[in-house]
Amino acid sequence: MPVNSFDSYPLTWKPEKEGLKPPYYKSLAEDLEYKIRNNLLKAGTKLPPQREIADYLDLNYTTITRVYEVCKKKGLIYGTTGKGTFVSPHSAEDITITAARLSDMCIEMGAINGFSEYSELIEQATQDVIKKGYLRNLYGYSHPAGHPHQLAAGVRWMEQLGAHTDCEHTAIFAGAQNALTVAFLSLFSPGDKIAADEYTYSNFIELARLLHLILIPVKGDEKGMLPEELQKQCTINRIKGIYLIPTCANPTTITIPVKRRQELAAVIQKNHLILVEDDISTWLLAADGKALPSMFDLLNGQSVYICGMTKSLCPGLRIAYMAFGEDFEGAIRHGLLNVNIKTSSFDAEIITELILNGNAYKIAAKKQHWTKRNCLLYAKYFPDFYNKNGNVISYYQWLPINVQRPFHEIEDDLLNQGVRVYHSDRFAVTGNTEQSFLRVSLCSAENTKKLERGLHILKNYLEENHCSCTG
Amino acid sequence: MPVNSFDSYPLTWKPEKEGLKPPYYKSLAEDLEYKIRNNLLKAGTKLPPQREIADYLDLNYTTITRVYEVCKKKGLIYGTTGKGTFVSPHSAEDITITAARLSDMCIEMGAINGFSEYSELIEQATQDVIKKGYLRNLYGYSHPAGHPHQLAAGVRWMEQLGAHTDCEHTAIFAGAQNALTVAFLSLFSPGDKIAADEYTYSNFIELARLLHLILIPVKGDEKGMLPEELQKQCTINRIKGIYLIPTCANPTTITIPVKRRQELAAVIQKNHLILVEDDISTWLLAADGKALPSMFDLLNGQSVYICGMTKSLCPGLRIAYMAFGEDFEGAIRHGLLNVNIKTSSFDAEIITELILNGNAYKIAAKKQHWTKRNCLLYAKYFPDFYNKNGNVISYYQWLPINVQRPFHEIEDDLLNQGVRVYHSDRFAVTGNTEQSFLRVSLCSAENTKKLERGLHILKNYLEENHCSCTG
DNA sequence: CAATTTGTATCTACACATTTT
DNA sequence: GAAAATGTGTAGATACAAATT
Repeated sequence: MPVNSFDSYPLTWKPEKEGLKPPYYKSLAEDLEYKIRNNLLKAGTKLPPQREIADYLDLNYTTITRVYEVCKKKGLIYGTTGKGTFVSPHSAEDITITAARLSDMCIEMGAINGFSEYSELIEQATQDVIKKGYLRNLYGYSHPAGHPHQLAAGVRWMEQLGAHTDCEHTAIFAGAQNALTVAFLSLFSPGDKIAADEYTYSNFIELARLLHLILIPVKGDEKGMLPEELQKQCTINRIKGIYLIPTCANPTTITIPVKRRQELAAVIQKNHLILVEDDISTWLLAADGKALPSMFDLLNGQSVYICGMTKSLCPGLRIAYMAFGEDFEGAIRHGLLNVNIKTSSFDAEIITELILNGNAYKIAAKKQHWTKRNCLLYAKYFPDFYNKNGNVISYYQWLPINVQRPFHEIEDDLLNQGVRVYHSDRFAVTGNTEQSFLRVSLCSAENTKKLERGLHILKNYLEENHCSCTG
Repeated sequence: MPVNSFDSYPLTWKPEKEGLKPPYYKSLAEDLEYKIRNNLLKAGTKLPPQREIADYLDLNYTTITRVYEVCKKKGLIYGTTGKGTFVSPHSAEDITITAARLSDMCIEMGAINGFSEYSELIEQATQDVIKKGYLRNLYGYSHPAGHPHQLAAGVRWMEQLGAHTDCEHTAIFAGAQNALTVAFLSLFSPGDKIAADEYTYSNFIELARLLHLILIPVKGDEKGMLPEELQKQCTINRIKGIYLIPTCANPTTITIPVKRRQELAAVIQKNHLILVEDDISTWLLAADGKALPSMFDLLNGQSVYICGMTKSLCPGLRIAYMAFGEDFEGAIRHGLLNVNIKTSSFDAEIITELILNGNAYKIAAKKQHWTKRNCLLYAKYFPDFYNKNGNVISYYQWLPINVQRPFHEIEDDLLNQGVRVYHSDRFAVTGNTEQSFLRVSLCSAENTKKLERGLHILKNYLEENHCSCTG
């Protein structure tokens, strides 16, 4: 019999004593999972300390440790020594960003579709590939990571983005997400801890959860992740890897300057972390000669660099290049075989053709032009926030807002007004509610007029609801 | 101080007492992993009982349990209550079967390339797809699991193979391996136990290892897995899922008859297992009207059915269909998004065209014809073993041999003679050395002459080395 | 800045089931 | 068919580290 009565005690999670049957840790974990998934325990809720639950249930408190451990591995909760244990954000919902169809009335400013219209140049490249009659040579099981000439084109493309490698250390994947999956599956194990920005790419958050990797958020400033914060987390957390988007981070649009990159690289090397560098935006700067050196170059092999082609060229052609350090070659090739057997030769060949005949650069330049135009449009509506910390030229913007309501409400409100945008909570690794943002995609509305109307609606909504921040 | 001296004791694994520093379980696990990976502990070796190691090191024996547990999750060892703990097969090597290039002199009878030459019909379909000018509609982010008309074609194709579903419960993947990855990643968690045949598809064994799933081998007879054995493993092992290739299993060529399928389905249902059914061969029987009902149909939704198109049509077009039960729809779609974002529309569209214009059936018929021809050739050389238990018409055969030498030696011997075949040890889930086999692929030699020469070399080698079994 | 709160890592204890002898 | 060998699953004990008061 426990000494105290907890009947009136305000335990946020109060498992029922009656229905409890051994194995205790398992039935408790199931109860906790059920309550979180059904939103009976909301995101951010502080759970009772392990010792209190144990007291209440008259169990050893490490048994509760075990309960929390199970749920932690499922990404449902997270704990900090000294602070307590909390329900993870998004644990009751799927934050994967996908292209759910919108009604025709609604303006897409949520997903980053990258001006996805099918270009004449791509159609032409497809024709050329077929005309060459060369495809039959590509249609076997050989060269699972890409044919030599395809890899050479990739190496050339990555070079202009500030990542230098060779064909032996390059592989082709079916898109950046696919490359991310193989990288994290091959280089890490379930339960491993990965450092990441406090706000990061939401599909990566979901992927980490799927692979049972534990994300450790690291604080940053307007120049990106703070090296001393990363070092701090390393000393207390036995971190194995780190995920970064150094150029125009998604969603914050922060580009890490050269000096900060070097400092971060030093910390990464010192702690033997494996960096996975995700690059979807450098190409937007490359045409103006503004590409910064990649972290991959700075790290000399202790990293994996992923360069997706879907945003710069065409989302339908699912191709991404990966450059990897010597030490990871075996693991990556093995992972590629296990996840894909091989990458589709057809898509790879079309992209190769586009790079070799120079049209890839033309398409990129065109998209860059549209992006600049749309950024100016954004600046007209939100002059206080454009180019505050982030990138001058970007597919999306990161707009601070003043609201404390649940994130779905705001998204839904705006959806009803006719625009789709995404709230910062989707991108939060852990509960972080000091400041809310909206990610505003500038590359997905069907045309400029629609985009302008969308921005107008957005501005009005924020003003009417007193949600605007002051610059 | 331990009481006994173990200096002369024959412990197969004897961690050094000196270098040992806490945390013990971790440094011990590292030592064990190192020795297994560097072949200092060979596959099949029986490790000392947990209690003995603990005695020797003067530690509590459950600490050793923990050591074994860590290595077990990595697939390095496996244990059976009462029997002991053993080093897994292939733990020191990668058994992933890939298309490593052979010298031109060597005849390929190892990999299953499926008569991979690029067919005119496929080239024509590609042209047609482009001519329709319809591609631009497919090149966005929408319909990540496949466009409705593509799914409809898949549903139609699976129907003739005995798997009935609809578009809402179908998804398109970049090949069967990709589909397997998503299925196991989405439906299971690291540490989960999956039942499988004692000999099964080696790339699946590797995938399971990558995903930290534990394979439980289940005994079978000439009609496939034994239902009572499956039931037995379920009662002692808390098994979560099961992987089966009911039609012409790879590598054993066993096709499970209808009655056995029903019995297995009953056991699967009773124990709430999730079945992942891999079908690469039914199409070879479908043309003759000999397709059996799929396990998917028998299980009414408690399963996932994967049908790869690479073997039947073209390996370069990386497409597989997956049909799934109602309960798994959410998890599978989520997994697809996380691993691939979406499947390449181009490949899917070409396959769709081939199914709709009927040429897929023509190609399949042609490959079936070649397969029958090559099986007869095999029967000429190995009459005692053809159609013993296995399938009459199959891309590969399963040839019993009489040797006790390490599997690499035999493969290398034959490679030196000019043929590549794979030894049964590659396909063994656990150490099982009662009877050895060779998997002889009949669909990968460049032409019939080469295949015949290969069979000739193989027969001679086996006879000269007295390795032939008697029928 | 010392005491307290709280989570984490590691090792120990024990009941139990299966296999072998 | 009982006893011994052996692995598995669950729960408890203890030392420790970070955050808070």
